[in-house]
Amino acid sequence: MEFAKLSSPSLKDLFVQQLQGMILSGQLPVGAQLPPERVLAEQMQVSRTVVNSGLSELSEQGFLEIRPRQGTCVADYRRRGNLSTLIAIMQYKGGVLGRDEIRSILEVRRALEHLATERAILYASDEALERLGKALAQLAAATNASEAAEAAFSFQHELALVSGNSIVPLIYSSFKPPVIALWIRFCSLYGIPALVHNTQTLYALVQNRDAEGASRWIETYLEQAIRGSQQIY
Amino acid sequence: MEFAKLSSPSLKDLFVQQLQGMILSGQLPVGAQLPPERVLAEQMQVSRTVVNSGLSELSEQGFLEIRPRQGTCVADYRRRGNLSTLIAIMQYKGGVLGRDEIRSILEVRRALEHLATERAILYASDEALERLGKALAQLAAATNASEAAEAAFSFQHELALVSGNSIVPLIYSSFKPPVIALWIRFCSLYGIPALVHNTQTLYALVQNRDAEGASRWIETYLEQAIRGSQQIY
DNA sequence: TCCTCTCTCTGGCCGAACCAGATTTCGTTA
DNA sequence: TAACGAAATCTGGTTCGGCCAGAGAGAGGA
Repeated sequence: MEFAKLSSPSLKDLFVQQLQGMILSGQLPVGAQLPPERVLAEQMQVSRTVVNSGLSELSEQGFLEIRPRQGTCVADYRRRGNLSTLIAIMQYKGGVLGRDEIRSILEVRRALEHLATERAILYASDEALERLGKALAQLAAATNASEAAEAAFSFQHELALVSGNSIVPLIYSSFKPPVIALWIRFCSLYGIPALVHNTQTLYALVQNRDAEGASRWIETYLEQAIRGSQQIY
Repeated sequence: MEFAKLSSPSLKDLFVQQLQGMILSGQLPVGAQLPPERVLAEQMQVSRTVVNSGLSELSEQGFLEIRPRQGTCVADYRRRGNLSTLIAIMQYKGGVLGRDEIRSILEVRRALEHLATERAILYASDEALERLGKALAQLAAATNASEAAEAAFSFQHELALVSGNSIVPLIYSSFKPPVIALWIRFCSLYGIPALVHNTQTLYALVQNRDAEGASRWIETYLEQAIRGSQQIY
């Protein structure tokens, strides 16, 4: 029997979460002016430091626009938002992704995976493919869905690294939390062996420098993932 | 004659900038242990609040790894970094991009632009295309390279929005600073009319729902952009 | 009616303090 | 002498109340 480690969120995290909720639920509409930090602190019974740092964090996430000595208002996060905003929204929803979001992620993954695989097949050195093999071995040795998801992510990340494109691995890193959640979901639907098999097949194709086959295989198994995602709802 | 508005960066920003410089210049190598926050605050003559929030920001950017009650050390930002890291590195370099980075950006843009355009042609409503047209009009009315770059970015962003994929516009937003710099460079090489022409052609193809032609055109003008980028160095 | 001065309000910044966990130190004991 | 354990120390996390300078609003005089 395992017991999860307990840890209480900090006041700042609670504050951020609360305001995120009020913004995302529409209770605080885009453009609305927030009360001064002091009022906020008093009403919510916390120190101004908490409010200040919390608002700062929400600003970095694209939810707020802070104008020093003028006030703070809700920003148009749907248009101005960046990846941090998206991650925050997903975490607010408790890791549960809507159908559109899953489709969007898989579409982007398909586009970037084609790019990374193509370049890896053309330019990656044998030593680089060796590192890929190690990541694959870790995946094969995974004993639970969480480990497997982590290892699968590492493999994709490594594939992006050895492709020689310096941007794609960074995009993958930014998407780590939701992608991990997706893989765990995939494992619970199809089992870990399916995930291992998919990855092994891709690795074999890359190792044989079979660009054509790899491209087809990516289409195949992302199609499978999309089907799985539709079954969630 | 115009005078730029003066504004002094906050102490936290200065602190972040300084440490970024020390890390990126190699003065603080990957794995190096940082002094405790209290020492740092004393040596740099700022409060611990500034140091703490600054280190926290650098950690979010992937430059540092903070282990509570153990210390802070420089992280392997080349592997663990995310998009924030990349943006920070680019801004540190003053917007000047290396050949590999430019190629990487254009490769990603090609992949995502194909995705966005394809979906826009298939699914975008006529009203949505109307909004695209507005963005295009703003581009045509631009009088200097800076405005044109801003408008060109808005057009791409709008295209991503109307595609119905919820992730792509967020990725574009994250890349706004370097992409703007790229477009300004493009204008100084080929002139604003070339940029306007490229965008107008793409818009016409989207409006005619010509997926095949749009795909070919994206290849064409991103090829052109790549050639231009190679001439920079 | 317009200008100027002042007063208030705002977010940025500060320093002191407390907390909890990791690490080290040092005395005790086998 | 070596091993154990309690206490002291060190670290980042968090909180608090307060001061600062700039922006905005209102009062007062020309």
